[in-house]
Order: sequence, then structure tokens, then C-alpha cells
Amino acid sequence: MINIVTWNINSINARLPALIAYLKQKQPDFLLLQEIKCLNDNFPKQQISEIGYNALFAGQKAYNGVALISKEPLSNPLFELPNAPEPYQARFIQAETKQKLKIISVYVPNGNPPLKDPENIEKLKYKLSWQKALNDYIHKLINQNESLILGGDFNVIINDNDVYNPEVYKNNALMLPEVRQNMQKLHDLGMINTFKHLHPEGGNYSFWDYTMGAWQKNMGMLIDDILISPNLLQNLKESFIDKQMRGIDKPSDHAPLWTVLN
DNA sequence: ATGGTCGACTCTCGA
Repeated sequence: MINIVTWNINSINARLPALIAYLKQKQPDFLLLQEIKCLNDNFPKQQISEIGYNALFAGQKAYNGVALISKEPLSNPLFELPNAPEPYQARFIQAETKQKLKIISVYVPNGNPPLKDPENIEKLKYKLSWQKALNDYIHKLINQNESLILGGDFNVIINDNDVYNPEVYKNNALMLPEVRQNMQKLHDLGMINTFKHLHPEGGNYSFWDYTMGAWQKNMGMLIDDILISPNLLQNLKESFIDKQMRGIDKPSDHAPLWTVLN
């Protein structure tokens, strides 16, 4: 059994006690983090290694940042998405397990605010370019018959039933048709969205905004996903969202999403 | 109950 977890932690240093307690208690094999929001020099590698975990990370100042936390040491790290748009942002990290699984943590650009003012269209364009670069890269790996675990915050509400009120978000960069089409491309390449494959009914969320009492009112959305390559589908056991982590003191606005393979 | 999101950073931006 292999447990893979993705969690947008919204600052690894603000969340460090919760992270350490979570690793100690739940013992995932692989934890994919997003929005660590620190420079590499400020990554808490000592505290993580003290509890028996390895860490690879791609950080930057103040924003973004991704990491791979693992029980086994990982090899062949890649810290940049090939052909990603300029300027560089820390949104991609990949490494390999002993069994030659490629594990990838991504923080896809948010892209808001959409349209309206011309200056801000740049964020949406950056998102679309980044998604295309990811799709091209995954396409290449699938053609090479690699075994892939691709997890992270994709910043896409895939279906209308993945958000409490789709009307509110219909012009939002998380739901725009071209953004959804780029996400659909991963599916068309054969990648399987583990949670949605096992729970197609909708109404399950991984993110609740800090504002509006969104958590208390269950005004959430599903934007965190773990995708696996088609050659791993036979091993897919279960997937679930660990909602209780959104209810802790000083929570991230995202809950961890788990996938179990055998 | 006189509030109302959070985190990083220099005070405003990004989510």
C-alpha cells in the first residue's frame, strides 16, 4: 500500500506544528505540498528530518513554492516545469521513487482576476501557458510509458458540482472554459483523477475560503487533485479528503486530499 | 458581541 497526499499548506512555516503532528500521526508515504511560501533557505528541513522524513523543495520569496515530503529518499529531482512561461515561479517539483514512479507536485497559477482590465489579463494568460506546458510535459511522459503520480492545487473547478454555487464562479479563472479544457486534456491523455473517479457524485470540497464563514457554511470547492497514469489504475484503492484539517486551529484554507494505491 | 480572512512583507499583494 502506498499513501499519497496532496496539501496546499498556505505557508509551511505558519503551519509547521500542524504539519509535524500530521506526519507523525498519519504517516503518509508521500506528501505533496503547495504554497510553502518560503525561500529555500527558510524551509524547515531540520524539523522534518527529525521525524524521519525526507524533503525536496522549490521555494521562492513570499509566494508559491512546492515540496515533496517522503519516507523514502527520492532521486533525480527536477525543479522546473520544462517550457514553463517566463518569469519563473516555483510551481513544479518532480522526483522518482525506488520503484521508478515519478511523483510530481504542482501549484497551477490561479489566473484571477479574469478579463475585465487589460493589465490583469496577464495572469490568466500565464495560467493558460503554464497549463499547456504541463500538458505537453505529461504527454511526453505518457508516451514513454512512465508511471506518474501528479498531484497538487490545479486551480480548476472541473465540474459545476465541484463548487457550492457555480453561478458565482462562472466568470472566475477557476471555471473558464479554456481553463477547464486544459484540465480536460490531462484526462484525454489518459491521466485518471483518482478522487473524482471514485466519487463522481460531486459536492466534495478541498478548499474553503477564509472569508464569508465559508467553512462553517460549507461554501467550498474541489481544486486539489491527484492524477495517476493509466498504467496505475489497476492499483487504485481509494481516495478521500481529510476535511478535519480545515477545522483545526490556524488551518490552511485547503484540506489534504489522499489517494491510496496497492 | 461595536467585529468581520490570512500570510508574507513593508503595506499592499495574492489567494
